Amino acid sequence: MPRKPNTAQRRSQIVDALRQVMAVSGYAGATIQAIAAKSGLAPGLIHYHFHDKHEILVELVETLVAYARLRYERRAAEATTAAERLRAYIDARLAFGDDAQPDAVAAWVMIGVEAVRDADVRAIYQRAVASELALVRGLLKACLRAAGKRVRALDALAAGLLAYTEGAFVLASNARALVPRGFAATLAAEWIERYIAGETDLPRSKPRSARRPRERRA
Amino acid sequence: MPRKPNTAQRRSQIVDALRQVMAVSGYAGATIQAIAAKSGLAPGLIHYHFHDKHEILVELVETLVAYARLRYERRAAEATTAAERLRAYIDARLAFGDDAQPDAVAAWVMIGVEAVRDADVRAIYQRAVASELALVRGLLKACLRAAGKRVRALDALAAGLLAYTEGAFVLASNARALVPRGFAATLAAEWIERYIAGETDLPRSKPRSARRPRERRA
Amino acid sequence: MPRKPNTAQRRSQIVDALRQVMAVSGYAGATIQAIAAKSGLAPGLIHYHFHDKHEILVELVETLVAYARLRYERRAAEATTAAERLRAYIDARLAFGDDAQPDAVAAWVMIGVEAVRDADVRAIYQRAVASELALVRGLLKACLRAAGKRVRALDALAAGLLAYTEGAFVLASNARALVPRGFAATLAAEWIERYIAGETDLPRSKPRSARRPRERRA
Amino acid sequence: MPRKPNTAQRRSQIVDALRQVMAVSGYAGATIQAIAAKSGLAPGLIHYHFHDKHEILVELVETLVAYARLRYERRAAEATTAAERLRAYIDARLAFGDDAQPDAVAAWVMIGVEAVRDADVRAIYQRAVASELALVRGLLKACLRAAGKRVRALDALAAGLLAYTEGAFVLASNARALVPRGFAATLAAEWIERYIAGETDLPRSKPRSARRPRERRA
DNA sequence: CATGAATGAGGATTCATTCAT
DNA sequence: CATGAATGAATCCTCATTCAT
Repeated sequence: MPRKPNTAQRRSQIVDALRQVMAVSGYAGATIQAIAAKSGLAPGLIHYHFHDKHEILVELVETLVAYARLRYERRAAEATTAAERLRAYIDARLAFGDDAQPDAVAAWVMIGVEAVRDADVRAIYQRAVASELALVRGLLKACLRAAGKRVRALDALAAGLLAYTEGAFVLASNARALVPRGFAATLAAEWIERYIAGETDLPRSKPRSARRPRERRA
Repeated sequence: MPRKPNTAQRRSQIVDALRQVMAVSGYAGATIQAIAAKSGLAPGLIHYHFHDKHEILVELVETLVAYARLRYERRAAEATTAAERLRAYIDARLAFGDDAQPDAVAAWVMIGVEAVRDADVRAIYQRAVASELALVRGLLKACLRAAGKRVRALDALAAGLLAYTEGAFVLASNARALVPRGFAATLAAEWIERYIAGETDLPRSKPRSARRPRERRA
Repeated sequence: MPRKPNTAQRRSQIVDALRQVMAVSGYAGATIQAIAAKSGLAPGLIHYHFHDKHEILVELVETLVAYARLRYERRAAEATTAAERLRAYIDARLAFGDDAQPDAVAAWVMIGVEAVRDADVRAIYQRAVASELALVRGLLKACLRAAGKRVRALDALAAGLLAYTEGAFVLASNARALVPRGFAATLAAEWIERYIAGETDLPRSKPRSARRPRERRA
Repeated sequence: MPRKPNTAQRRSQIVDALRQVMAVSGYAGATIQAIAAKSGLAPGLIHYHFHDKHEILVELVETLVAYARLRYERRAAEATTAAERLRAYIDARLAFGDDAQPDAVAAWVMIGVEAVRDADVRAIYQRAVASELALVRGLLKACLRAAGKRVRALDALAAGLLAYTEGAFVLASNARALVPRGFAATLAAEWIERYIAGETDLPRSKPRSARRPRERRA
């Protein structure tokens, strides 16, 4: 009577534990002992399901990236205009909701630092950044067009929103008490809105009505 | 024949080495051996000048905070209007210049993470954030007034600029190749400008002349 | 519905796997996992059929000893003179043939080393050496008599042939490329032949016809 | 008052300890703890003077190779004929003397096995074997010429002598009680002598006097 | 002050062995 | 019998810190 493999559950159990421990202690502080204790498993078992600590980290990074994407997509599915989709993105990243993993933000900050040292993590991290930039760029472009504005400096704008997001994570991790609660999403939305308002109008006579038909679901 | 004490020089030598090593390896990777090698000193000497590794970190954090302030003050000294002073701040934080310490940004990111784990570092970090928030708040308030705008949501705005700055550091450390070179300062200035432009005008009839006398050096 | 016991088959399957793994990785490197992988069995099953790893080693040693004997006996069965029987022994040990287990030589070398550490292995190893020495001694004695030579220094001669054999195994494991291919058997035969030729003649007038009747199968 | 480095002494101390421990326990059994205990040093100190265990092994192999060479050269310095030089070699390798390191033989056997697994060790081992083969080849060639014999099968002969030597080490490690004490050197010398005697004479009329002038020191 | 060796606690990893299924 | 998960002791290695010189 062969035993049923439970590796998938165990792996996610361990990855979850790493996320929680890392959020508090960083990667270096996330000892196998600590991960084992948090997950309620024996230390040796960690290495049965993962070759080494690094492999857990890589899986955590992938998990967080996938989950962030999922959060956006769930919200974007309900959006119909470019502005709503951008707002969905901002909320997915910066607003708290029922689907928030409290540790995920802190863990992501730690991962950003670990990316400096670890080539594998850096690769995933940069892939995530690149994909995020492309997504934001598209969202912004659609908003600008919908607003009848010229499309300029998209790359910088996307980078800026990403920087803002990452920085908001850092402050949330380190200085939560010092910043207004929940400021990030609201301010980001206003920032973008006013930035777009400040852009040059397209020469079109009826920009809004003309552009609206172009809107599509992402 | 008593030697001339060289403690101060040695300490800054060691702190410099920690900054450089941390920028690449993080705090956990900044071993005493690595610091010794980078500073050209013997390992034992590190502990002669600092009680422990943690103390070097604390001094590094203080050094970086002080240096960041210095950079701002040097630039602000040449500014005459509120807008110039804000721009001086943005440039001090986000633009590259002759006084840039390339490692400082990366080291600061690492410190932000270390603050999560280390109470002493967290205290300095939060003090630095608080002081930064107060500074930015004042700069923004002056700008809003100078622009004849109502002063609202200052805390959120200051927090947003700080978040943006911290996040720009993170991207500079981890994803430099993916973002437009030097985007951060320019975009920040435009963002603030347009944000202020979008704020409600004050009911005052002559806002500019009326408010100018209130401008002071920070 | 009782299954047919397959213990014997499983055990030899496992012993075979140990032989193959040991030939490459030594005993310390022959982990249960590796043996399991090589034999295509589950790790847990290894310990069902053997109490512990050591027991597998002991059975491997016995298997190799028995197989080496078998190889000799198959060849000796066709020999009619003392010289032929000695040659059969040399070929069984040192020449390659259809019945060669390529790993067996390497595994035997590993076992020789393990014998230093492990009393059980040492016991079997020494029993094997003793039995080998006795066999070789007998073969050499017969050859000397058949050649009409005085029988002297038999123990040393047997030990020398054994040393040569063991050493040839070592070189075959570690330095195959550096020695002439297949040198060992030929040279051993010549060595013994000339050594015997160099021994003092017996005073007997008709040594060969006189001694032949004494020849027997070993 | 800077401290005087003692790394050289410590390293040889540690290498000595490894040799002694390996002679009994093999490389896998030579734990850092065991080496530390044997050398009287703290475990951590082992890693201060050597990067890892493997590095100690490499240095041990080099040390043994160098020492074996030294033993031969000391003896060869007193030899004047080819036969004496060959005998010097055989004695250096196979006879016990005042300069014998009892553990060295056993350690060398262990190393031969470790060479199978470890590429670095294998490289040194094979270099040692190659150098040994070249040396023996030269010695044998000189002997054959001095004896007025045709020079044939030198490579096989050298390989055979080396195999014999290695095998004698194995038996000395594992089955000392079963073989005649000190048989190896004497038998090797006789073996070579009779082998050479059995070779075909050169067609020269006065082989011995003609060839002697060619003898040189090695 | 300076040097570099020394210590030992702590962490990742391996692996024989056990055990639930 | 068979499977593969689980355990925990053992091992290598790192590194902050101490200390003799």
